[in-house]
Amino acid sequence: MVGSGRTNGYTPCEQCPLRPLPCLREFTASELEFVKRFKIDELHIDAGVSFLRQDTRSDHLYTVLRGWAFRYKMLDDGRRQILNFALPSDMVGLQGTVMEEMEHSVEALTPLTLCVFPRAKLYELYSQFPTLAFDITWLASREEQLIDEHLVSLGRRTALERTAFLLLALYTRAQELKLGNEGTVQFPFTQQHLADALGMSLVHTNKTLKRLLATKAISWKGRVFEVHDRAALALIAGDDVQRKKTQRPFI
Amino acid sequence: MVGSGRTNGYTPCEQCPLRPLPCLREFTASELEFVKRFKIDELHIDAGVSFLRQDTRSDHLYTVLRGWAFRYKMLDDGRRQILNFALPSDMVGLQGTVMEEMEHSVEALTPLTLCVFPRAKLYELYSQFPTLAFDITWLASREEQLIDEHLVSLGRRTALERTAFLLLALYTRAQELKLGNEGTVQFPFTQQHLADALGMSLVHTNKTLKRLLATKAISWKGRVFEVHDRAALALIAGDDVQRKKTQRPFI
DNA sequence: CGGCGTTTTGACAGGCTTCAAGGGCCGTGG
DNA sequence: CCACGGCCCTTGAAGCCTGTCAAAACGCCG
Repeated sequence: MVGSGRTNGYTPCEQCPLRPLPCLREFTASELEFVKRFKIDELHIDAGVSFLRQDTRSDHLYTVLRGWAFRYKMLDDGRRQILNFALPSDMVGLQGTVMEEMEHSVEALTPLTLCVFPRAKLYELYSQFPTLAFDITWLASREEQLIDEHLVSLGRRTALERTAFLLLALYTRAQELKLGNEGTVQFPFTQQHLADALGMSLVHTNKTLKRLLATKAISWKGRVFEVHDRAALALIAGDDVQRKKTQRPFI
Repeated sequence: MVGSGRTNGYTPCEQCPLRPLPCLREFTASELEFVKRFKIDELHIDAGVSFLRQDTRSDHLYTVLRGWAFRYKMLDDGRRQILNFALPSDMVGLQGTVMEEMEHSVEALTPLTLCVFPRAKLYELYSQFPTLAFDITWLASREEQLIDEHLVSLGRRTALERTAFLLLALYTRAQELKLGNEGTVQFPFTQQHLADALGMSLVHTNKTLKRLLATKAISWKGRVFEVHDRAALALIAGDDVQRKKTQRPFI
């Protein structure tokens, strides 16, 4: 019930569509050569499938090549909290590689393409490519930052603020990755997903969203999200996510 | 207004009081020798002082040797969210070393002793001691796990559940570190701290705490916290934190 | 056209915040 | 030795915010 992973079409690292992005650093030749060997497979996951699961051990480490996913935790009675969203270039499953067992699950939100790396070769990476090791630390640290911000939202921001904040953050990340056009991004999630991320009920999420739409700062029809007035949205969110640089600095 | 850092009494790494703890792995001789050189100072911070600050860049990386601290973020209008607590053996300031600027602040909750490591030598660590590099990744990943769990609390747990959960988690961590006696730990924070961690108002925190005390599962007088019925507390929390192993596995 | 998942809306109850004020403890200073 | 001030803990009351329940409208696909 987990995988559904067909392995069709394979993307060689030299032609990785992500590397040219300005928000990612460039590899040296030897790094590229190593990563190419490190990547042992490419997985295609259907939307709606959880490919990593709570209380399970994982032998692999993944990187999102195409599509959206989200990390989440479930309580026994069915309550769900979405921790954050994973977009192309994000790493998932590091925790399973580092700890005994996964403490959360990860589900594909759209058809998803993953690069697969074996846990077993991680030591080789750490010992031979300290710069790549540092990249992993950097990725983990940046993800923690996002979660910190999310935690502030759930703890201290009002429903309207936190909704604006999350939408703005997702929009910004999607734009950095060149998903969508100017002012417009395809958001693949439902209001239920949003509610589970925001820690609110579906009904209240819907009503909050309506208030937000009433400001004309954004629109969200079908699955297309559009920002009309970024400054206004940032004002409601109480903080603009824009300023943050995300390129990894030199160690 | 920041530091107040006197440098009295210095703890050589060979005599580090933390290393013998069963929840920490042992160093090899060469690792120990490197860490000893890596540690360039020891800082003593007064309770109530924020020694790392939001929007600031840090040249140092710290490890808590003695005392309690907490990571937090402030919003412009003064709302505060405590992200998590740092206890002995925890690392703080990695983010400032890895990213451009700190996105959060860290404040001493008690008189605090920190080991100081220079950001500048981090590359040396990564290139010469991959196992230590992996330790850093591991620490970052474990901290993320704690925050994930906290996020679930704020998003999906009731006031009573989340209060029980946080207290149980802090109690468990403190016990692992051999702070306090059987059943008893000295908690150095006020109800206001607890409220800011739980994302609730002070008044409601107080009333929730009262309900929790009424169950007789715990008591908390003065600054002394005591667990009388761990199973009952875990039941209210909805999840027992106990099972989780925290020793770093082999890479 | 019918069915199902998603979005919307309204009504109501209860949880949580805010405002306000009193009490306890402790260190300082008269 | 006692009075005072500051910090923290408690408690009550009022009202908003948010969750729950219920039902209808919408849109997409077979």
